[in-house]
Amino acid sequence: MSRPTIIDVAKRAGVSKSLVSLVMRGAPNVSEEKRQRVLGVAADLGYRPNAVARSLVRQRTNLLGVLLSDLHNPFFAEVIDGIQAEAAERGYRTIIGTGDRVELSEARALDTMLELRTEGLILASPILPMRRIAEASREVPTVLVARGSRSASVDSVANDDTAGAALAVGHLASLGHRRIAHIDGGDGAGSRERRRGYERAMERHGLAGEARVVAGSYTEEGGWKGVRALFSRGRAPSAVFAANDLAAIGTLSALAERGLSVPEDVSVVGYDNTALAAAHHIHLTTVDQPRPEMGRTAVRLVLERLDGKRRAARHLLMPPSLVVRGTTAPPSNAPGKRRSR
Amino acid sequence: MSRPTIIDVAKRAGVSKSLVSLVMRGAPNVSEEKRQRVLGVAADLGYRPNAVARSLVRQRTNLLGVLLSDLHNPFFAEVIDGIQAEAAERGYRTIIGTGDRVELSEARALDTMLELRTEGLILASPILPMRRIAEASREVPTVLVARGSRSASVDSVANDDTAGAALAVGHLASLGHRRIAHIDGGDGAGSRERRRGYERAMERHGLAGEARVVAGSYTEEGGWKGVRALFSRGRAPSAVFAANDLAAIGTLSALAERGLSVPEDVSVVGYDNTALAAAHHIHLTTVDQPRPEMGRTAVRLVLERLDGKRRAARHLLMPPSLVVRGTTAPPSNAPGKRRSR
DNA sequence: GGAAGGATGTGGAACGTTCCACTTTGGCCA
DNA sequence: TGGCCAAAGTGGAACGTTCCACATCCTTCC
Repeated sequence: MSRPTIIDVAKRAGVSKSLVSLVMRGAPNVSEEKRQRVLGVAADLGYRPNAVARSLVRQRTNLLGVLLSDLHNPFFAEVIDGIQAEAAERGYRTIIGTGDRVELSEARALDTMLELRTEGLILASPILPMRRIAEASREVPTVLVARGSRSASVDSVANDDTAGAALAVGHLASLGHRRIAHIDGGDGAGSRERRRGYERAMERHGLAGEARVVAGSYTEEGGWKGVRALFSRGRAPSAVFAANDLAAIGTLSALAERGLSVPEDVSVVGYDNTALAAAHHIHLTTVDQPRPEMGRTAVRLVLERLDGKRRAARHLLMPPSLVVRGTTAPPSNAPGKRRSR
Repeated sequence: MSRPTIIDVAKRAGVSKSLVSLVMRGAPNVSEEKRQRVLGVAADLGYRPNAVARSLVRQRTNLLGVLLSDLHNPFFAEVIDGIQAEAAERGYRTIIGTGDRVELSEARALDTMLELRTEGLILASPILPMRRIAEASREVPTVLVARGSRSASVDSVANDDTAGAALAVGHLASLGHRRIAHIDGGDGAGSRERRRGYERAMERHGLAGEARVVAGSYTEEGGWKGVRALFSRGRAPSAVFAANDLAAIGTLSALAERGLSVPEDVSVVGYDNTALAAAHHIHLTTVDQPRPEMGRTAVRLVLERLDGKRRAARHLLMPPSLVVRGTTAPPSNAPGKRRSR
């Protein structure tokens, strides 16, 4: 009644279990006749190799664990595309776990992966404390995606938020904007770097005097409140760089409520290039992160350590790129002219 | 250099491996003194139970496999929330695999789960042919989510698309609309049922003569083209029921391009209640599926079979609900009056 | 005082593979 | 003919657990 094993196949085919093992793994030096016989019996019996037993004896699972902080965030889907593609090419299988933004369940998921003896771990912006992550990295090569790290034992690959912010500011400045404001991302990941990148880019463009940052968050509401703060006092900006796409959408809503049209009255730039940003209806100019490439890179980092090629930690920053869509245009008072510093 | 085993712990603590095993599993009838000693040594050594070995001897893994056709579709994230919650409550762990809409990689992911000896399988609208799914179901209890099935061996839980469509039509009819058109979902999952539900609801409301279906798809473009077909010939509808949210957003774009405002000139209803629909900027009236509940139900169906409580297949249909937002209003010519049949 | 029995602890078999060392077979060449 | 070697196939140990049957010790009770 229970699943057939390699021994059942061997008995039925009249050969040794070793030979069945060889056939199942496609080894050479097996006569064509026996190969066919074994394969036939295996199919008849519905035999399926037991990865559990195999992993135990081989002392390796060929499994990479991917821990996602949040399945709801479409950002990670594309990272995983890259992870899976690269892993498949290198002969590894992937399993995904998630903690849904709850530290306890994230820890549980991590334990599951570790107990299943995944050979490497890719953590996509986990909320777990660094201490736990460092602990895991002692058991198995671990890389952090989209969460910075200075750890000596945990690699990381993130997008260069500073450069991305500079891209946004550069685009707006070259359209002729001077009063470019920033609605920041609060304590969200990368938020500090984006703000810093904004400030430095403003300086580089000779617009330090025009720089203005208001508090926000990585949510629609954050963008919405940011607009309220920006337009209720002081001189209104002609362009807004929001901390991410969600905040940018909140910005769009708030601007519409105030009767300001985009991009005629105000230009808006987001960050992340989510599907939301790409929707026709929104058509948001935004900064894109090379997500699949980040995923591929994460796998490469894990495998470098697995192959024993490296011991020192690496912290990679991928270059973001600008995606120009319909929410940016020259300011109404200064059409299209480029203003360099 | 390699990972410590139960035997290393036993030696160091001066007890038998059996006792270590008992301690690790929190068994009673272990003296407090030895328990502490074993726990201490285990912590010192960084011992972590090997789920691979445990699974092999226990002949069970306590693992449920979830196969996702498409990580990019946020629909599934909430289904998984429900799956994970229910699984955790029942003492099961979950691993997620995905095929990213490619049959071959979906098959690979399925094989991985089966070889890892997951005890049950939840397939979220897989693209795999039914034959392969039925095969899998012979090895392990299998349930299909958001994909219908009449199979005798595979359970399924889906949303009642017919009822959902009726909800949409009922809402529009009660607002006073008569010329309610439907942009359908082509060959997408559930599309036929939604169309059928639309047609029957129109009949029930005495609007059979006004019913009009145009070909579309589950994409923005599908909705966009649908509007072109609807408004280029024949009498223009006062309300559109799009096959899903994406198509509804395409509909909104196309209507805006034609200078028609929503909901003043035309009402629009979508299906799925995605995050996109909820975004302030879009604020789409739509039909919601009880996603987390679908996930929980899927787990229950798997466990029923696992516990040997059931052999016959069950095919469940969950009731959808209407989410009224800003894209629907009474038609301009017939304000608010309810027209029953 | 001794039997009964509960509490605590132990050794070995088993789970389903892989891998290593070994055997058998047969072909080829001097 | 005999010796060698490659090709094909085999048996058993090992992987790290759990579980079962059993052993030992201590308390309790008649």
